[in-house]
Amino acid sequence: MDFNTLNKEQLQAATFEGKHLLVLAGAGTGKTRTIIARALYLIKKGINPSRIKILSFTKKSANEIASRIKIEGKNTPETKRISGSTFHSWCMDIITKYGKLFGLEEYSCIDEEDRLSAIKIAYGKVYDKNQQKLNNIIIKPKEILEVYSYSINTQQNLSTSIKVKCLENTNDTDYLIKKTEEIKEIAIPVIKEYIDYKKSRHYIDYDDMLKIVATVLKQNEKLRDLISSQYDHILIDEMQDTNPLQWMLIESFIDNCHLFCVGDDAQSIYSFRGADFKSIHSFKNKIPNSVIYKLEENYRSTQDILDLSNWLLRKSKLDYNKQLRSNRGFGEKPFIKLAEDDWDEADFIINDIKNNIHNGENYRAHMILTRSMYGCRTFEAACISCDIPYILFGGISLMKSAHVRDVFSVLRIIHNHKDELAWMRYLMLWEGIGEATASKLIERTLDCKNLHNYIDVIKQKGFKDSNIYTLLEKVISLNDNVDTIIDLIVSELEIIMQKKYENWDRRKNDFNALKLVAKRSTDIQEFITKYILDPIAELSELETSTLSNDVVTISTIHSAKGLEAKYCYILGVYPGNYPSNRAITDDDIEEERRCLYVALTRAKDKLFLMSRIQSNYGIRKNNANLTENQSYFLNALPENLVTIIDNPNIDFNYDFNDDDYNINIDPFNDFDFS
DNA sequence: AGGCGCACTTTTTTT
DNA sequence: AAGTGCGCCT
Repeated sequence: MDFNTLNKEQLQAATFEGKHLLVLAGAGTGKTRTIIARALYLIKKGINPSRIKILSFTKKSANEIASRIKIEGKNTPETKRISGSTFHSWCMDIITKYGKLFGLEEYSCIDEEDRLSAIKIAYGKVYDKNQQKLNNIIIKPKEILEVYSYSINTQQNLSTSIKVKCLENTNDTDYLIKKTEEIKEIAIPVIKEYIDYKKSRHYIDYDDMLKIVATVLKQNEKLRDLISSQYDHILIDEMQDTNPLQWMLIESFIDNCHLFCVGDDAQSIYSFRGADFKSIHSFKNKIPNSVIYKLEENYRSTQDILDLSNWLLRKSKLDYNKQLRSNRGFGEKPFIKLAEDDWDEADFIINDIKNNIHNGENYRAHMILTRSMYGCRTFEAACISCDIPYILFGGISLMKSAHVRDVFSVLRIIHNHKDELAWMRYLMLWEGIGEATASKLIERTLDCKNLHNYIDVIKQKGFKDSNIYTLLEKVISLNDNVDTIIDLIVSELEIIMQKKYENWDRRKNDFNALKLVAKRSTDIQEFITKYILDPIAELSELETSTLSNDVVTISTIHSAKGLEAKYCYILGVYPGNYPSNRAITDDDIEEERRCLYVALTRAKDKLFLMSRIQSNYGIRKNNANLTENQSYFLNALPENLVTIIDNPNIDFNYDFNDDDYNINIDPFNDFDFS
């Protein structure tokens, strides 16, 4: 990298010589570039690359930083040793290496879906079905999971989490206390049961990975020293998304390491995971010997796009103290397109894209942003029917789709025969086995020492379909590569999965991708752990290498952080989405504003906000206590900031009378065989 | 009792 | 795409 291409502020940050630094950097001001420059500067200075740790929140951005360091650093042996991790994968690395010190020797990582199943099992053990009805289900298993996870991530007690996550905004303190106690009474036994369940089955969930490492390091000075002395510099991207648990982890490193953090409070959109955008403001208090720099010049967007973005933040009650200025000057004003419905919206965008392609643009210059995955379904369908190539970020990953989990359950059983959740999934695949039968069967396997004992238990039960156990026996005896094993499992399960899934042919293709991925793992254990931790990045890496590169990007705003495109289209910009119907408190609403802000600032040249013609678009459930400014972010938008497109619709419903047309030909038989 | 198909609703965001 | 509720079948 040529350090002369950095601006003064970026260079000052990259070559910082003090102990700890926070770089407050607005959207498009070269955050990633600065981190990369910092890493290269440290290497140039002679710091051992393996003593530099780069942390981010998504593997996608962590990998991107690491790979750009390699490219910009001209692929020297030093830059190749730089690695990027997420907080979670870093903690897993530490646990893998020092498991004994953390009291963990054998364990299986479980993902979110498994965690929910485990909570449901715990719920079922504590309350039988009749009791559930009696209690009128004031908290569902999924909510218990949310509340429990929020407690861990924010380091707050259960009552506080319940108030934040389950109860509405009210000043009635008596009501709050009473309701909280009621919910707690239901939730506590379930959480206790879940913790016991995890312990006895050696399961670790996402939160445990962080919590175990963070608490042990905080509490044990010797271990803290051992691990923190392995690094000189820790570089953290997207600092505004750091939650209290992650702060606690970082704090164990501030004595022995230098922190270099980059973030933007206006782009904090992860409060549901416990991040507090205000925490970045107390950086100086929390981290002694720290300095804060600012990056303010935007290289990405035209001033027109930034004017709208700045206006959105200015309208907030909070003072973000943010005024982005472009070094590119003015271009085209952002467009607001008033569409009839989802299809009209999709039509408009696809026409615009086709038009750009016609004028020599690439598909890859276009990005579609959506608040929720579900909100882009119509657009995706339109892409398919119009032959627009696209890649979907933040969608259902390979690991999350049902048919892949089915095949995975076999691998998991082979790897760890005590993996009850995998057994449940596997057993319930077969005809005639439901939840009740599977649970009973698993109860009988309590004393089983090895996989063969398990198989014997199933044999004793005597199902009519012997494949239930012969499949497992076949897989055990096949001592081969992971991808060959997957092949066998797929062929053995094909008949049953074909019945279960309507679109089997399309789903079947996924296994080719899975096998490609599996080829890179040496054994089942590695394969499983790797993909529980990070299924998406591997798939998208695979997709970009296999498929053509020139595709339209469709992404949730949360997955779009750090991405940019020449043409950006934001789907469904109307109340219900912005702000989301689920946002209740003032803080929620503010986060929704930041979410839209992140979306606006992705665009380089042309920005389209897809709104609706009707004024009564999505009706808010909790409209009552919202101000006009909160209920719809584009209220009172100054006309001169945007161009409104409201093109006439073509009316296909012209009148006609059946009788006027006398059609006597059978079009199906109108074929010339001669 | 347990399994299963059918119609129905509901769907934030991520490691 | 997945969860829920309901009724029917074994």
